[in-house]
Formats: sequence, C-alpha cells, structure tokens
Amino acid sequence: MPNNQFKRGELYSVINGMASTAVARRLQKNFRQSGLEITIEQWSVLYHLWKEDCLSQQELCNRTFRDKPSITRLIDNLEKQKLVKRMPSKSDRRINLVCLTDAAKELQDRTIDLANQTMNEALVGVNKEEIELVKLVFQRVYDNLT
Amino acid sequence: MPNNQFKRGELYSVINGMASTAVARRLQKNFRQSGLEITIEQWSVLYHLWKEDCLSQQELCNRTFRDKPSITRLIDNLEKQKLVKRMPSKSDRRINLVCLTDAAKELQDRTIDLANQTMNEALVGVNKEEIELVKLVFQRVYDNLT
DNA sequence: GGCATATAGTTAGTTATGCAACTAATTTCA
DNA sequence: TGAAATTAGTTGCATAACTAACTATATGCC
Repeated sequence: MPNNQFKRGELYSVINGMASTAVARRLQKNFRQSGLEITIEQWSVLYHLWKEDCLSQQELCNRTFRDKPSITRLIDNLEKQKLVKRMPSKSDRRINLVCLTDAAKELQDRTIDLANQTMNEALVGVNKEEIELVKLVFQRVYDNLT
Repeated sequence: MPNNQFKRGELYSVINGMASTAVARRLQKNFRQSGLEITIEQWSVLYHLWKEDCLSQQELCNRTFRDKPSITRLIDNLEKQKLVKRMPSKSDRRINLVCLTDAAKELQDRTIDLANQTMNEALVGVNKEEIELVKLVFQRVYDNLT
C-alpha cells in the first residue's frame, strides 16, 4: 500500500468540514443581513429554478444532489413562503412540476449578486485555473462514487 | 466586473452539494455495512480524538469546524454509546475534557481502514498534486472567510 | 476586592439530512 | 390484457445543523 494513505484520509475532513461549511455559513449570513428570510438550502433550489423553471421534484433531486424526502420538505417550506407552487404535470400524473412565483423571481437578482459577492470574497488569491481544477476533481470524485 | 462571475456562483453548488456529500454518504454506508453503528459526524469527532485524546469541547469545535451546540450533542450521543467520557478539567472548571473509552480505541483501526479505502475509491484518477492543490484552495477559502 | 468582560458549555426552537416504508401512477413484457 | 417491476412523491423516525438566549467560571482592570 502506498504511504499516502493518511493524507487521503485527511482529505476527507478537509473536504467535508471546512471550505464548504465556511462558504455556506457566510452566504447564509449575508442573506440574513440583507433581510432575506431564506435558508441556503432553499436558495440552492431556487437557483436551479431560475436557470430553468417548472422542474419536477426528481429533476431537482438530480440537480441539487439531494434525496427525495429532502426535496419534498424543502418544497413544502418554499411553498409555505409562497416562493414556489406545485403544479400537476399534464403528461404524467405522478409528477409535480415546481414553478416559481413572482415573489421568487424578484429575489433572483438580489441573491445572485450576494452569492457572487460571497464567492469573490471566498476566492481571493485563487485563480481561474485552480477553480477549474477543483471543479474537475470534484466531478471525478462524484463520478467515482455514484 | 469580470465575466467569470457566473462561474464563481456556480462553484458554490459544486463545492457544497456534490463531492463532499458523495464522500460522506459512501463512508457512512461502508460503516453500516461493516456493522458499525456510528454516524459519519460522530466518526469525525473520534478521528480527532484518536490523533490527540482528551480535548476540550471548544478544541473539538475548532478542529471539526462545528459550532458549540453541535459538539455538545455529538458528545451527548457518543457518551450514550459509551465511546467517550466527559472529564472535568482540573485547571479550569468550565472545561470538559472529552476522552476516549477503550471501546472507541478499538474502533480506530477498523474505521481508519474503511476511510482510507473509501478515499481511494473516491480519488481514482486524481493524482497527488491535484489533491494538494485542492487542499490548498480550500485552506485559502477558509482563511478568506474566517 | 469587585465589577465588566470574555470564555466554556448547555438548552430551546426551527430547518435539514438519511433511511426505510409507504401510496399512486406508469411502464414492461409474457 | 394484466401482473410485475419501475418511477414520483410523501411520511415517520433519528441525527445533525444554525441561531439566540442562557448558566457558570475565569480574567482584566480600576
């Protein structure tokens, strides 16, 4: 066995504990300070709907890397806040299409700006090539495990 | 404003949703299949105690990147499972030292092997230099935000 | 010495996650 | 055509996350 085993084990705690948590916390804090009452998880659902509205819950699972119960409850909460609405699909009666309300559409510009601003803060001293490499590594890790 | 803004926003969902979740899920699954009844979060606390036993809860917060209430409850659950024990510090009566039990010490080898094995699966096609760069980028992101 | 401040840890409330078991609609294929 | 298998979504249960408010101990400083 190679002697880099420990370093690999170490990477787990780096990946899972640190940067992603720090980014999520900061973004959540920025939302709160701007008077936005949404959680970072709810935002990540809206983010995908802004790119393409009226997705099925299953499609949201795929795009946000969450399981079905998580999406069910995120949509429940977003519906309570009147940010999305479940619409029955006409072609397949099992499917709920999740569609944005006008209120959600108004959130888009404000939150995307905050997110970009947060990522700019987070990525000071990190160049484009490094970002691309991180994304590539993560894609490979994801593909290896799924 | 540079035109790589969108890419930076994009990175958030990559970082936060994908690889870290996939690794954690796989490791949790491997624990379960080996008959280990611990969660991945509990393991990450034990992991730091194996490196240095009898840390304060605050020190565990720092090392695992969790907040105090999270550590309080993780330690509660680990104590219920008789894997750690809270010991009052002699020098400072505010402090609980969290110490491993013999049962926890026996878990170490089995789980570290599983973790290394999981990371080896996860990191197929990723070389040492790429791993080092990812760690460096994450450290920088963390430092930028804290 | 004694008051203000800081630090360690706990508790309460809300949201989110993972898993397993469930219902309902759809597809497959003999 | 119709039974079996698949797919979309929900519900229940346990654990974990963040915030805010709390108690208790320790430190700083006049």
